[in-house]
Amino acid sequence: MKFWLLKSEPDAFSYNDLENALNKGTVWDGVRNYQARNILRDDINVGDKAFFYHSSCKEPGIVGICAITETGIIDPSSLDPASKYYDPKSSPDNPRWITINVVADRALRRVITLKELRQHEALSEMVLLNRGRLSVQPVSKEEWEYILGLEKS
DNA sequence: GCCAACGTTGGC
DNA sequence: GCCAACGTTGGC
Repeated sequence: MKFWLLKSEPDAFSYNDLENALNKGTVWDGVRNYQARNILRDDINVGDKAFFYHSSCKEPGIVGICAITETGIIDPSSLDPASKYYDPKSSPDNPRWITINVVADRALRRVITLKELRQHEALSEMVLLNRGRLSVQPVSKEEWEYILGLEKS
C-alpha cells in the first residue's frame, strides 16, 4: 500500500462533501497537470490511501483520509463540452486525462495545518513543502505515520 | 529546441 | 488582491 496527498479547494469540494458522497465517493476529475496525471494513471493503486488537503482557503492543511476504490477512469469532464475542464484533444478512443475514484475513510481529529507541517524537521522533504503546487503527490510511509502521530498531540 | 509571453496555483 | 513559482504555448 502506498500513500498520497490530494489537494482540493474546500469551496469547490471539501472533505465533508466527500463524506456526504458515502460509499460511492467521487471521481477525482479536473486534474490538468501532466505530472499529477501520470501519478493518477500510473502510480496509484486500489487500496492505497491519501490525505485530503484543503488548499486556497483560510486554514490550508490536511483534514482527512480517503481510500482509492477504482483506477483507470477516463476523466468524464475532459469529454464534456459543457465542462470548464473540457479538452477537445481528448477522446474516448484516445483519452488524455485518466483518474481515480476515492471514498472518505475518516476525518482527522483535528486539521493539521500547512503551518504546523512546516515546523517539523522530519517532514522537511515532503513534496507538499517543496513542490507546493502539485495537486496529486506522493507521501512516504514515514511521513504518513509521522503525520498521524501529530494528530494525537 | 529555445525561450519569451502568458496563465495558473496557492500561500499570505 | 498580490505575487512567486512554475507549467504551457507558440513563434522563430
